[in-house]
Amino acid sequence: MKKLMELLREEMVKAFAGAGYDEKYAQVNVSNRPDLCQYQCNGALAAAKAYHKAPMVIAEEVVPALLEGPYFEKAEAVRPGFINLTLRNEFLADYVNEMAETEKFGAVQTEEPRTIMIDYGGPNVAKPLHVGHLRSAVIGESVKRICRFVGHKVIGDVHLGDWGLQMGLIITELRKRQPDLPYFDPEFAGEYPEEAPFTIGELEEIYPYANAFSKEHPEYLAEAHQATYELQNGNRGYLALWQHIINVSVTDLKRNYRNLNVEFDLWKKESDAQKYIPDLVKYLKDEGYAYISEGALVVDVKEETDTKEIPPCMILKSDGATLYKTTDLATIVEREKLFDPDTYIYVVDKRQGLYFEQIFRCSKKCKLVPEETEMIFLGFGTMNGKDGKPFKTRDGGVMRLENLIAEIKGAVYDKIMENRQMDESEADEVARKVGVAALKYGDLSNQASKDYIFDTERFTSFDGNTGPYILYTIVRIKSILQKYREMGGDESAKVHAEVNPSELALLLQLGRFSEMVQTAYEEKAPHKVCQYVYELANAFNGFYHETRILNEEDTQKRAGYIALLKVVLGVLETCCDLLGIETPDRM
RNA sequence: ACAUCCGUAGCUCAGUGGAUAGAGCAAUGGCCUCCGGAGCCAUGUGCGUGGGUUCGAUUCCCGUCGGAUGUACCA
Repeated sequence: MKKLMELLREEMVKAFAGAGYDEKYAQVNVSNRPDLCQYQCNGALAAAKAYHKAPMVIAEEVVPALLEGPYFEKAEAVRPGFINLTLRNEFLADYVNEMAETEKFGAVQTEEPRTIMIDYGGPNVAKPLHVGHLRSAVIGESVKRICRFVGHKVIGDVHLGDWGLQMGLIITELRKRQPDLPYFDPEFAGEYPEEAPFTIGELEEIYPYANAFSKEHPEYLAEAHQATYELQNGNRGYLALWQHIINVSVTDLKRNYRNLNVEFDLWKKESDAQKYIPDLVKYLKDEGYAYISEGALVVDVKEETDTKEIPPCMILKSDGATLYKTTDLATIVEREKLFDPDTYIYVVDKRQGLYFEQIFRCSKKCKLVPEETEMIFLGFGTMNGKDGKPFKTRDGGVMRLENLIAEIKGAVYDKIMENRQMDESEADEVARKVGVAALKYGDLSNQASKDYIFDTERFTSFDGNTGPYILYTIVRIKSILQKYREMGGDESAKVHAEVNPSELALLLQLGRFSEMVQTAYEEKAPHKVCQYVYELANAFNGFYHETRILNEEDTQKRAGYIALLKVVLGVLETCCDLLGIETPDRM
């Protein structure tokens, strides 16, 4: 199914070509003057110079052909050369009916499905998720869904941080506390216990403690370095412990992400990439890409067009140790081997922009990925508090994600209970869904690259451009449809073409769905989905208040309204799904 | 110091080389109280600033002011 805009453009191309003008001027846009028209074409203005004609003359030459076609009720040339377009209601209604019968409501599917590797989430084992992890998870999840929706093969990888000093610190602290565990007995040759010697709660306490302690005690830190070294070189007991740490952590992380309706296809870890490093380093040296500079092994990634100094991409430190970059490059090697992606998307804090620029350049220059591979850095801004500074707890600490969710869920719960009676378990589940919707929508409705201000009160409001408002609209429609079903009304009707103004506005908004999906995909911009879904919800509520639906006495007309409601509901729910927002049946 | 990004209404945010720059919240006045309360109408202020390109600039370019961020052995 073609985009509505595409149909209009094709018609416009015919008209421009027919009048002897290049079709590149036949661009159609949604009108920026809805009081005058629904769609518009500014091509005559642009063509005027090339053809040495007054724009108005060109516009007038194009218009007649438009009126002959099946789409336009009105097409008029207006000074200084705009072409104002109004659609036939029949055409619009047919289009929406076709949407209703088409998979994904007619959203354009890609003709060249790509394999897209999207790297988001980025949690570390043994450390609780905090607000810094929120944006990556929320934005990444939505981008993943949007890419998948238009027909690409998308692999979401959590890329777990499970390597490095943090593990050594935990092992060291564990040994201090429980020296008798078999993991610390070099003589032990039997099977290690299946049960981990700690809970997630203990683990989360151990790491910060050990980290702080090591900063005060150099000998402890040295011990941790030694433990890290031994772990990475195959100490059997440490490896078993490390596996316990991962298992316990991942179980907890999955639970947390599940609460947020975030789901990863892959749970790859930094450690998985380690085995590629020796060959990678050898390759970079042998091929002459890497050289020694100031004792470190580096690859130059400067380019002629740079306006600033781009530091070389460091592969090995001067002491021979690997860096995070080494692991990231090795991860790319692994991904090429296992998945051969056409596109990489990294959903990461925008402050890492330079870092990833180096990674991307190095990957291309050293041919770790093919030249045509697309590498996208999707940097997001900081979540700030009401004071405009990075979000903190009341006492100035880093807020755990769990606590943030609990806070927002609590606020929503109170609002729900003001007016509804629900049993405790349903209310709890509804509050979770609505709360997460408030949180996610508050985040996603901003451009990802910008910082934004987190405001519980605003995000959880049932008024305005918020998640709860969207969900409320959905729930309202569900309720009406449910009532209609109980009345035993006709469910096979189609959307009618005789429409009142608010109904027309609703049809027009529905007709833009496919266009919106494409833009959101191309720009990797979930906020476009938010903007659209908000406008759609608004258009519906406008219609709802002007139109008696279930009380309509003309059963034909009523059945037509119901058909329209079903499409609106479907599109609203689809948009929520693209945002990773779950929709309750009641609230 | 250099570089990147940002600066739009009182607040939070959209938006575009083109017609009168939009929402929400907040404010004021009025209406509605109906299928699920979270609607409707009206009123008010804005593209940081100075140039340039263009038929046309809030949008592109340059300067300037302000803010955020980043600049090889952290990630």
